[in-house]
Amino acid sequence: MSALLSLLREQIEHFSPQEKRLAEHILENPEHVQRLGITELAAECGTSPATVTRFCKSLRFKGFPDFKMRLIGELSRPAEAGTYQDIVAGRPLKEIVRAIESNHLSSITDTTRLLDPEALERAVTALSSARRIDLYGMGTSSIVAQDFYQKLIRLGKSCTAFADSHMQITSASTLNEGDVALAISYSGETPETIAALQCAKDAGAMTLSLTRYGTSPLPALADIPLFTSSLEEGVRRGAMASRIAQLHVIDILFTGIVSEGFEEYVPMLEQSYHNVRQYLKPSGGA
Amino acid sequence: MSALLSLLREQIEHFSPQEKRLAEHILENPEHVQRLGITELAAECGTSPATVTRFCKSLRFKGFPDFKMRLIGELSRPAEAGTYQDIVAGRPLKEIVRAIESNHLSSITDTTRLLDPEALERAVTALSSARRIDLYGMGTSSIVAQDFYQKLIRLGKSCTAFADSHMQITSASTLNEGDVALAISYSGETPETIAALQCAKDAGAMTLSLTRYGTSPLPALADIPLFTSSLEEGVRRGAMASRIAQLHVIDILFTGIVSEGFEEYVPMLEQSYHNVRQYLKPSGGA
DNA sequence: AAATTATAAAGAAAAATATTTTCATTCATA
DNA sequence: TATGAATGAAAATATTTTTCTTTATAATTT
Repeated sequence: MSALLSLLREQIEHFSPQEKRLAEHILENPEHVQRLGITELAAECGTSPATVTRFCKSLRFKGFPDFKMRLIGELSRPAEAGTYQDIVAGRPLKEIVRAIESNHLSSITDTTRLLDPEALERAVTALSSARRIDLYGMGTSSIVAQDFYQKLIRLGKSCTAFADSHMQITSASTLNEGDVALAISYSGETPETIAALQCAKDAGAMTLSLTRYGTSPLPALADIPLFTSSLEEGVRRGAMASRIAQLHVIDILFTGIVSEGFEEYVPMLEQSYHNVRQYLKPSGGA
Repeated sequence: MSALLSLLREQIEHFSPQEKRLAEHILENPEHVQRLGITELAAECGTSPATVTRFCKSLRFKGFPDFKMRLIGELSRPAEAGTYQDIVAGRPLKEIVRAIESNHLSSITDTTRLLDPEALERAVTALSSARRIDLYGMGTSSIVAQDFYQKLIRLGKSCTAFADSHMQITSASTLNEGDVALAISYSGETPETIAALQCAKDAGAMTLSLTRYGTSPLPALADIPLFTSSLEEGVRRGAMASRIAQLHVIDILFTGIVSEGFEEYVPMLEQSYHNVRQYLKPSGGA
């Protein structure tokens, strides 16, 4: 609770009736009050603007705008990354925003803490030197695979990220030593993804997994298992925190690869960015 | 550096001479500016109050007080958790991890600060009551559209997220009043995405955009523009921070929708989760 | 190249809005 | 009944926005 709000709460008994109503209203929903003018605030509290100015002055502010300025300042401190919060019915949107921010922040910090630097190092090296890279994932994890695919393609890497599990297996069967397969699954238990990684392993590829932290079939199978923090519950409801954690790890891998081959890769990235604009610019026809 | 100030620095070259002087003055001493009235600020910059309001409006604020409010909010945040860091050649992986963590955390907190609660509220309401939802995005933004698509489908929403721009237009042409179109583009300048949203608007649909903060064609077109924090540089190199910011907003929208129809939606989410396991379990054949 | 026509930028002043002050009234208390 | 704190209505003031006009710049035509 901010200094200003605590002050109001503390002093509330010393206020006159109308001032008390003001204080209560402000304490009840400060985020709302911060976007009100003096007339609106007065109306919402069933009092007059004059009373509001006097109220602000009695709190030793120069006037209402001065008070509002302080309120805005105190309310705009970021939510701290804490425990994961579940979303329940009919909450005001501002609470939802706060909860989701907190979840996503936690997701990133927790995942970072979990990362095994050595495994990460090996993963980057493997991916960097891979002749070919296969990415496997079903459902939402397929989205993450697609994202990594788009990145790797820009580096000129030979890479596939089929959403179709038959195609994944088909692709996996053609891998060889020197190739890398990365399987993504939050639970680590997705049968199709396990099958694809098993197939890749049998074909001789180096296998990587990205799952939630804990024991599950996928990391057991992988040569290099990587983990995100786990969040339970929310996943079933399609929460994004798991996706963000996965993308966070993917970005670290990608940046690691780019950093290793900086001279070669950065021009390629810039080039692909410019070419998309360049070649699609002149005429809109197709 | 706060989102607002970075925006000013970024866009300063696109401003008119007087606006440039304003931006420079604000960047030079924001703490001082936050306690000025519009007349004083204008005087200090040797310009007129009219120019100042126009300047604020062009930055998508409701007016000068709205701008000042945001400035105050951003300045009163405790020392930045992290400025965006660019990745350079051959750094130890440990440093890369730290830099990326910092980038992603900033991306989320900055984006949260930027969210306009009112726009968010309207967006959630529009999406909740939409008869049909179209999602547009090219390249990496297409990934974000896909993610939202996967979520909305689980709620039984009628929704499309074509990656092909011809299909996007085709779909957009068939929209009607009561339908919603959401266009995603980091730059806000992707021609195909603009075309699709324009088409949707002409067809009578309510239009939403999700772009980086600032002025660009897409939010100008949209009925409800939503923004993520902007990070410039990294984007060209395919950095993930912009994606994470977009997904963060998407998750807020989605959770807002679910929260509005909690009783109806949560069972659907649980059901779809279980059905995927159930129906794919017994025999592996296909 | 010169002249003309758009277009954009910017300020002055008017209009609209927001805030503060003044003043009159009410209500509780002595 | 007098006193004074609390309050609101309305006037005064301050602030912001809009409108209108001028000026400068770019684009187009002759």
